Amino acid sequence: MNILDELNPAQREAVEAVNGPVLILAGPGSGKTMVIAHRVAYLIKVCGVSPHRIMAVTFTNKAAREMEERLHRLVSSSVRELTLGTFHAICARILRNEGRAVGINPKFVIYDDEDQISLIKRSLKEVDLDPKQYAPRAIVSAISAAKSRMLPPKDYIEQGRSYFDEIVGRVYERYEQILTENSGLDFNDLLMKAVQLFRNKSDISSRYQARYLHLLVDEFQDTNLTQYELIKQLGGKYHNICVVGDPDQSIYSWRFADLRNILSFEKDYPEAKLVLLEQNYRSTKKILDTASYIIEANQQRKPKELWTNNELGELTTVVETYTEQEEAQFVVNEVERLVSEGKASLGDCAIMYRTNAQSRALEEAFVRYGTPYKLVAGTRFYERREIKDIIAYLRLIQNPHDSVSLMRIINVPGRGIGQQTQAKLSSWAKSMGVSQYEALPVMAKPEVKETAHQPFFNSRISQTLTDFGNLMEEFIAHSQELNLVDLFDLVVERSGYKNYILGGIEEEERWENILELRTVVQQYRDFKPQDGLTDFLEGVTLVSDVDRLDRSVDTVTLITLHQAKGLEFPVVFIVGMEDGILPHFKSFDDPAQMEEERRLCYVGVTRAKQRVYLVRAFRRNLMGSSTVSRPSRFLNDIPQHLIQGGGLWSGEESQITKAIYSWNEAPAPSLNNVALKAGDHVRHAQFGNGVVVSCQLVTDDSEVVVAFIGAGVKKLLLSFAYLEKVE
DNA sequence: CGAAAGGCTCTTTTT
DNA sequence: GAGCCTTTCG
Repeated sequence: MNILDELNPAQREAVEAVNGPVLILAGPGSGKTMVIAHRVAYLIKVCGVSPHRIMAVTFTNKAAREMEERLHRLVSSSVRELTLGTFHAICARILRNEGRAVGINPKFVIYDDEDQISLIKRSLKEVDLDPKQYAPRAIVSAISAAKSRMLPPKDYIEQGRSYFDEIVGRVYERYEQILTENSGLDFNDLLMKAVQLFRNKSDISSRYQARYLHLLVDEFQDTNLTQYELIKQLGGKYHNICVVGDPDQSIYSWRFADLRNILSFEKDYPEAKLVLLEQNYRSTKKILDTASYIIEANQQRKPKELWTNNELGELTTVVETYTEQEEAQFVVNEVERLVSEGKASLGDCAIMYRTNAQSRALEEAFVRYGTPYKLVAGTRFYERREIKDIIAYLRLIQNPHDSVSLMRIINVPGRGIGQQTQAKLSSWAKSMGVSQYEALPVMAKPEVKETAHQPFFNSRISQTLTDFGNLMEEFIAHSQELNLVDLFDLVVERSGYKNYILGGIEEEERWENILELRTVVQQYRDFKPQDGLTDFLEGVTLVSDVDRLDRSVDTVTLITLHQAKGLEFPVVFIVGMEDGILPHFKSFDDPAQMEEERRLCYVGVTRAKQRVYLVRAFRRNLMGSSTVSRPSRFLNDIPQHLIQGGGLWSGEESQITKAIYSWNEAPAPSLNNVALKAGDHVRHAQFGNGVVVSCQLVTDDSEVVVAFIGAGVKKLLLSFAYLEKVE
């Protein structure tokens, strides 16, 4: 088979331009992943480049895996030698191998953002600031921003202009100290330290530059400055850098992805070849049209001409429902309808939303109707308490200096080591200049043992701490010779965690989670004991939820718009098409962010091959209270000829919206004259007679639930339902 | 020390 | 509505 056979001219150009830098701007569904795969295959098979000398960076681990599979089919020879993965995974590997040269403990732990938050809280307290006054999240974000620009605390403080900067500077400084003491790296560090390594160690840098003859970067629009810097360094010798991206699909600026990288690329490599992939192979004409109208309303963008030879297809369906429950119900019904009419299978359908919280109502509806679904995130698997607890044990075994993990599990399950004791342990450790683990009685350095800690702990506490220390020592000793599965079982059993879960609340579900983690562990059974642990921990920290998505099972997919990037589905529902949700209200006051919200919507629509539904609810529960909202302004940018209405949608602002807003502007005096209570008999023009089930005051209105004879149970707004009381 | 209850705040997206 | 923190009581 010829590698170039199935490519169109532009794609072929992108594959064949192997010498020098290449910038590929690729629209949605234009086959960019295929182009990357074919380019790698071409390099190996036609140009005779050793896979060992190629690095391909993907956005998720899943994308990396798929790439590997594709390549396996294209080039039968081994692709194992390829460097293939996310920036974070690749950097972690580099740092494990080379970090020693810049003082990085090769057994470093990687702290995820939850760990990061707790570290920031600790840092705040340690520099005498109140975590309540200074939101840890905001500080994490400021520090991440600094790290994305590779600013160490010292420079950050020097450049600080505001009071907040100064606060952040102080915390940042302490935070870095704690990281060092713990041999811990956060996500940003993985990238930043790798760049610093190459900057400071020219021998290592030239070794890597000499090795990587070809570099490829997917989703280039979502890289940050550090990542770009890394690519420039690695490609410093050969300049064979191929980046692929789509500015219209840039949706990670909040993670400090910087679109300017695309401009910088053109500037840094003026000789770069530009290839445009504009033919869409995924969507129908009407879907592509709808998407184009949405994205074209953005001001800050270069126009591009997307086209497709696909059929015209169906109109985009816009639907309006009353509540989020009805929204969910509509989605389930519609899915069932499509399936029963043979127009789609369950696996063809994806429901996309802006915020994770929206999945709840959807899930409930799917459960109620018994329609199989899979949720991509929700509470993320690796963020579940029991999972993080067990992982903390394993982390501590690998790196006893990791005080975040230590503090997490020292009293889980309860061992009688409470806050007081932990605080004492921590301050004692600090005064002795050792890690908390070393400060445990059994671990104390011989010269300070016994005497030094005696004043602090009574004999009972001291014994408890010793027991815990001995337990960990036992684990560490076993970790030298046991395979990971046996070590895992030992930890779960001997730590008392198993008994702690069995007998606790939600025992079944939590135990199942442990067992699911165990199946992950099994993949590392045949590794050498130490390597298994290291690789497992790294994998576990750097996986994303999308990585765990299994498309082979025929169920509906519930997924956030962000996670949906790079995927495609025959049928796509986007729910929560409301101002405040999409676009999210947090973005309202920033035009740049509003454009990103629009891109997010665009990404969602362009995932679809056959059908798109845009659904909104009039009333929705947000943080406990009921809120009314207007249709997403993005809906206004889709011309009528591409839309068909469903539900209550009538084209522009719907009947409901009009009624409510006109009422809000001029409150109807009659409202308060209608006093309804549960048990009252009422009549409705359309639904007929019924009985009031409940009556509840909501923002500016009364919400009445009525059981109608024949029409069933309805939730109505008193202000426009015009219920008539029947005696 | 720890379980339970009450009160508080803040809600986006994730490698 | 939930998660986090504090308070209270055994």
